[in-house]
Amino acid sequence: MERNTRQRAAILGAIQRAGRPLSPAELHTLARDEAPALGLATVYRNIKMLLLDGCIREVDLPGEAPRYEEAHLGHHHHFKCRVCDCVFDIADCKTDWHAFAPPGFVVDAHEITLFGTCPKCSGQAPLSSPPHSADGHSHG
Amino acid sequence: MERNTRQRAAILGAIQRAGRPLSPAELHTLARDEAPALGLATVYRNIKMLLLDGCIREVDLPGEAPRYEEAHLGHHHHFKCRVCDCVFDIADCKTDWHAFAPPGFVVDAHEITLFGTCPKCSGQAPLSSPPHSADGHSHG
DNA sequence: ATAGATGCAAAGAGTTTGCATAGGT
DNA sequence: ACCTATGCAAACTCTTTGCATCTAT
Repeated sequence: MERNTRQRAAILGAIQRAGRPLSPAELHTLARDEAPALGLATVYRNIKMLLLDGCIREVDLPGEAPRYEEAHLGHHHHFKCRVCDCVFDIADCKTDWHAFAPPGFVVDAHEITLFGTCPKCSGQAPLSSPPHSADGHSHG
Repeated sequence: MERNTRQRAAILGAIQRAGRPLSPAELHTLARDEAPALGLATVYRNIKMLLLDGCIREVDLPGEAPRYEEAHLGHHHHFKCRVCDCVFDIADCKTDWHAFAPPGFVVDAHEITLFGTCPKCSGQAPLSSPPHSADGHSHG
């Protein structure tokens, strides 16, 4: 990762502006605003480089393809809305997982994902856009 | 799912005998002991049928392809040992996830995976038979 | 000018589907 | 005998790789 190309800037910029984990396809779509001819292979290659470089981190939710978000966000977990499919960051937990695991198991990390309905989709927050536009819409 | 075929019995039997979540490929290999000509497509088709029928459940660990285990095991979570890649069942938790999520978010399910080292691999416990066998290597 | 980065297309890996036929009922 | 379920192979989707060209340094 030695050159600062238009494509790389577009990809990293998209991740930084999104405020939520993005899939390679979403990244491709979003980054094309700044780099129209951007190829999907370039997105994948840059994801790998940015991961190695520590700029971004992979977000693995159970049963879902990997998404990517800024690395500097610190430890946190995710909430996936079943209606709009958007993934939201939620705070780290304070649970003592060492105690939760059976005796003899040494816990060095944990992954937690909550599933449910986000405020927007449960009608508790002002709905400006239809709930079912899926992965594509922004949640500010 | 109306007929009790040799292939289906082999697939379901493999899941029941395994005592751990199996991938489609593992299932294919194991079920071939009873049904030698078994095709991979049949494994996938039966996985779907058995899921619909409620006989098996899908186990999704972050960053891993889906595995399948018996459905009657009840709600629990998983511990993945980084040394031997074993996946162990661990008890359900009592955490109040509704309180953990931000206001307005309705939580209907949660997934938890712990990562670390199992007793066997950390050499702390004289485990003659682990709670569950592993993924990569056979324990018997 | 150099060599890393890109775009395209083809190749892989995993999963699904179409179709003729075997086999459970 | 009927019709679901199967085996094979092709199709599909997602991701990676090869190669000629472009471009940041």
